[in-house]
Amino acid sequence: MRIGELSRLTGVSVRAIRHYDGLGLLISRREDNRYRVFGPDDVERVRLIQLFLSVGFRLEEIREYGPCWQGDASVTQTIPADQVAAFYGRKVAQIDRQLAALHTLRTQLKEQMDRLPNAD
Amino acid sequence: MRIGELSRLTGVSVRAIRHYDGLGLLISRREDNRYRVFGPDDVERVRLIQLFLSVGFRLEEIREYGPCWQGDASVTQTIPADQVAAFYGRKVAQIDRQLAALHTLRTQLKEQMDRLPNAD
DNA sequence: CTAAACCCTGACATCTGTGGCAGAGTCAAG
DNA sequence: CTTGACTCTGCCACAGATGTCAGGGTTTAG
Repeated sequence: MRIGELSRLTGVSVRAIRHYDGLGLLISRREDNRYRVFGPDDVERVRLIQLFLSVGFRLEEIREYGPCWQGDASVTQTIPADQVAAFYGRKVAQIDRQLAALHTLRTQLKEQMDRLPNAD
Repeated sequence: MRIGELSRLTGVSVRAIRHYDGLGLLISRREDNRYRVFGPDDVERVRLIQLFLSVGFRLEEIREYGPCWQGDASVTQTIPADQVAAFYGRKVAQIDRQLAALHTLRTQLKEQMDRLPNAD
């Protein structure tokens, strides 16, 4: 599919997708006319990027993780598997930190709510 | 305490703290010489701000929540309690969305890890 | 008194994600 | 062929968080 369709399918602007592509977060082939061509997997990838972004990751950080999803096999054959695993491990650890932070926040907010003069 | 000490205690730059103060996220009194004066509670507040930031909230969003922590009592007396509760409710809901997103991410990463050619 | 360390405001600089526009090629329908 | 919808690249703009620098007070130790 071309960039417009990917944009419609994901709800992400064409501009943003081009940006992701420019940073190497997507693996776009090109047609003869230089038009970007995306596969169905890219829909998932773009959604994943949005997910990452929504929880405070920066594109550069997401890119580190990029090699892992660039074709499941192609990369895991050129990069040592344990290194790929380490990629995942770091991201998961980072996510766990985020989760912990959010739990802390949630707890604190709840505590403060409970200390309210009970408006019922 | 003055801004420098608050900075040391929290690890947040003086510049950033001034920024938070300028946006109304902190409640600083002033000395006669215009120096900002912070209370011990502000250490906690600044840490909380960092927590919020680390999980993708923007200062402006944090500020909405500000009225809730600006002296626990002073505000809950001038603002209807249910309105304050609504503040908290929105933030908690927002945090829950973040949590859900993170869980999704974590799950997806784990799935992809498991699909790795097992490098042991 | 003086120097170092600290504080102030204000303005400009940087980085990141994104929007918008210009100028130009491509393609499909009439 | 023409028109409209799409695409391309490149550049400038903007918001948000923070750094940095300038120019100027304040405090404190010696």
